[in-house]
Amino acid sequence: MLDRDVGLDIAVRLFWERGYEGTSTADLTKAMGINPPTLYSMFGSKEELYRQALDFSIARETSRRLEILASDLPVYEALTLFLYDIADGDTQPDKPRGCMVSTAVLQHAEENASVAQMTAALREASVQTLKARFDRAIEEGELPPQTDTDTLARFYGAIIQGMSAQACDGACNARLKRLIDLALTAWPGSAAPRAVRRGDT
Amino acid sequence: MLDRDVGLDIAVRLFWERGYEGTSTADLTKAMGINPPTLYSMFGSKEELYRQALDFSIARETSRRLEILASDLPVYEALTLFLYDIADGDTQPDKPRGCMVSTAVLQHAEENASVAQMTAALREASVQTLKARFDRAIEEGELPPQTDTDTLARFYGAIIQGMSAQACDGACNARLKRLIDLALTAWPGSAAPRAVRRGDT
DNA sequence: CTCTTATTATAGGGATCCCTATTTAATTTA
DNA sequence: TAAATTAAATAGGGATCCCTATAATAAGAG
Repeated sequence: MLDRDVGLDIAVRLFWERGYEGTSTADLTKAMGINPPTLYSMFGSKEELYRQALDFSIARETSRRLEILASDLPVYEALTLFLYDIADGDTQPDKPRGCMVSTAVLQHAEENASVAQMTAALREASVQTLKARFDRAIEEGELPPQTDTDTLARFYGAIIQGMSAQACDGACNARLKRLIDLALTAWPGSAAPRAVRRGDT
Repeated sequence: MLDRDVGLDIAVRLFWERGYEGTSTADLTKAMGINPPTLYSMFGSKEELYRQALDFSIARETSRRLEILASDLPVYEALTLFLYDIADGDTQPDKPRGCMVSTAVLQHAEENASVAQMTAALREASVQTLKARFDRAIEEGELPPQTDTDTLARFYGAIIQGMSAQACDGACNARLKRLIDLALTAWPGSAAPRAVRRGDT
């Protein structure tokens, strides 16, 4: 009998690589080495399996970066490490490129609207997590009280989404980190770059 | 007989909204009011039609913003207007949300790899267009000679991709422009924000 | 060993996928 | 008007979609 976590691990890999619409139940059963009825008895439906695969993947991929945010590091350094960790996640050697959630199901057939709603909610939750850390920074005096933490969170959210897209298109880890370094110069109060130099980091 | 441009306009709308894998040839023929053989005689195949729809849409949506880049405006202001125009394109009232190209076919079934390669190439071309404008800015003395224009272009490319994703998730025009304003503070030599204030723009 | 209970595999239902061979209708040419 | 040409519609082929009813097998209980 197939172990549930092993099955989810395989589902994560396929959905991550091919997306929800690009992955068929035949792909899934074949990769898991099971027959359709087993898949449906274990996971309910394709959509239910996707939901469980997302949860499974998020629990595994985001724990470190959430600890970084929750730590007592200065907010700027926490953000830096947070983004670097995401860049690493986007370019893991033996895993699909990009992020399973950041750029998933943006376009979709009408019948998959509920799936799209699901990934959109996960992205919004991610933005809110960032915003909460920035709000904490205000409370702790690290950011001016009137800081627009919502825009700040959505800005770095956009960077995260852009990194995922570019990783899917083949960008390497170093390229993503150069992108992060530039994005960090938009941090309030940080020294604006007099110049963005190439190659000499 | 169906006018070719009318057909392409309908195809653009469907592919833009639902993506390549989320749009069926039955959707297309039904929306165009034609029968399958007519579609195939006019456009060749689903993939060929997608290619033509991309070209058709790009020609229509990007002409203004390319003129802005080609103009003799200072590079910073050209970039600002360029990004604003994209934000407008991401949130047009009677069109699908986001950009048809920026976040298209990032995940896909194996059999659609050639389609993904197609959109990836369009995104790369878009980055190179931005980079070329920044290189021109170096030549004209608007940027320091050693500026890493590649990273700069990919950074604003990431912003463009993030805006498309967030527009798909429901972000309004004003929210995207707040995001742009923040991203522009990463421009070399620009005044770093002492604070990012909310609401008082 | 027999019977009950799980578990797995087979087979397939009904719909849809992309695409095309063939038929019907409309139009043009002689 | 008759023949030739063009356009459109029907019908369907072969594959795949998600999912499930049924049959076969294996394991446990009496």
